Amino acid sequence: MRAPYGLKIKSTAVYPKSAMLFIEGQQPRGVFVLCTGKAKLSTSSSDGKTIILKISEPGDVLGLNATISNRPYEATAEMVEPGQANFIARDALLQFLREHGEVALRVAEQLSRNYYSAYEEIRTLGLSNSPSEKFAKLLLAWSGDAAHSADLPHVKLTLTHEEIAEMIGTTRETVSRLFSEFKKKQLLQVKGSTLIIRNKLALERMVHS
Amino acid sequence: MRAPYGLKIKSTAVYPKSAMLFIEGQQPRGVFVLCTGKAKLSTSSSDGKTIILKISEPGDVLGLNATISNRPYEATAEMVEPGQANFIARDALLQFLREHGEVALRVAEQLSRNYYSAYEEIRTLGLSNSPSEKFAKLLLAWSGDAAHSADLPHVKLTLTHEEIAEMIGTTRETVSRLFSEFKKKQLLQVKGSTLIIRNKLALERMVHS
DNA sequence: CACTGTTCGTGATAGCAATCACAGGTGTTA
DNA sequence: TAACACCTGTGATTGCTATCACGAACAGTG
Repeated sequence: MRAPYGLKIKSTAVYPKSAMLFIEGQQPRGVFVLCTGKAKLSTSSSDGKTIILKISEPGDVLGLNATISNRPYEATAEMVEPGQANFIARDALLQFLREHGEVALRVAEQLSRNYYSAYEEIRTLGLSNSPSEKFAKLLLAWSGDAAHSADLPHVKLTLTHEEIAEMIGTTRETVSRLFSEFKKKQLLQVKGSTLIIRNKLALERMVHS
Repeated sequence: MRAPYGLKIKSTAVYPKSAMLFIEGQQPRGVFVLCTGKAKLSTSSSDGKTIILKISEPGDVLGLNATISNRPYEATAEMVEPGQANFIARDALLQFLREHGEVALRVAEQLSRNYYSAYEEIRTLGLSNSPSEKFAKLLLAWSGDAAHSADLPHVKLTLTHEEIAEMIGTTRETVSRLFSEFKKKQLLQVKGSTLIIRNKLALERMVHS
């Protein structure tokens, strides 16, 4: 991406696993556009509890909210799969947006998408009480962008039970038990690091919202 | 607000209590700018459970996210105190934004603010387990924009216990018990429909995040 | 004032999930 | 291959809060 007069506004870098793109509370330096790899967005409280808000995929823009409004990054972005990202500094971004109304509108759309997913998170956390329901919801979200083989959705399982627990707001032990329970009920099946959704319909019934 | 050439893009109306500005799931017609009164933004699941996301104050722009991204309204907006609001239709808004980059940027900022408050909600729901903690958090948020008399924050109590329960994701009965408990602990005091925060410090210690 | 509907206070109970504890598994490094 | 760090499974226990059930307080209305 180049602003008029050849001003280069982005810079590319490769980040290893566990690299932090930015940390909750830092002043925003700019945005990161994820090109390859995955990053996890999380926030934690002073007593050590953590929630994972989202696993970002290539194409996502990270840190946009903080950068636009010039407030501290509200989450921590950590690479969970190594990859490449473009960095765009705050000043350059704002300048560029002021000069290009349509692009600013696109940014607004992206922000709006961010809002929607935050909003979905609220619905999940606030409207569904039981961990099983939230777990089912997560599985369905995964199966949404999954490869189908033999008609059943396959998902690569890259998160630990601990991390899954942080996504649905429960404990590691409960996630373990949920896996056992769901396997017993023939809802899913685990082969190595591949998770197979065996009964999507039943999961949908559990969520029913 | 007038676009160039005198095109009028807003229209004003007065809404009584309980009037719905828009309802969750509707196609977005445009945004509402609240001038006077208060509106409550809520969402509910199919099994009747409801959460209140926010009580909007004059100056707030309602329905912006849905309108910008042209997705269904994600929440229901209902007046809780009668008041006046300006309506701006979607087409007019988008046209106007395309022609005015700086304004589009302002809209982005507003969206970003929305995101922040959604985000805070996530932190509250996800990181604090106990209802007492969430209740304390709510009281502190209230005391933030409160009048101080004799050095103690006073808040007009306009919500029912049921509604408070919907704000912190618990039940009416629990809210009742929380009021009793907090009164006994000298944290607050209720005089008619006025709530007095007696020990803000202790509340802050309960939240400690 | 009697009537009706809403809101509020509070006891009793049951159930679910957090917590603690520990053993077995897996993978990585020297 | 031994040592270590991390992840996973599962039992036992406890505490908290949703739920049910009622009666009291209160406000609006004919």
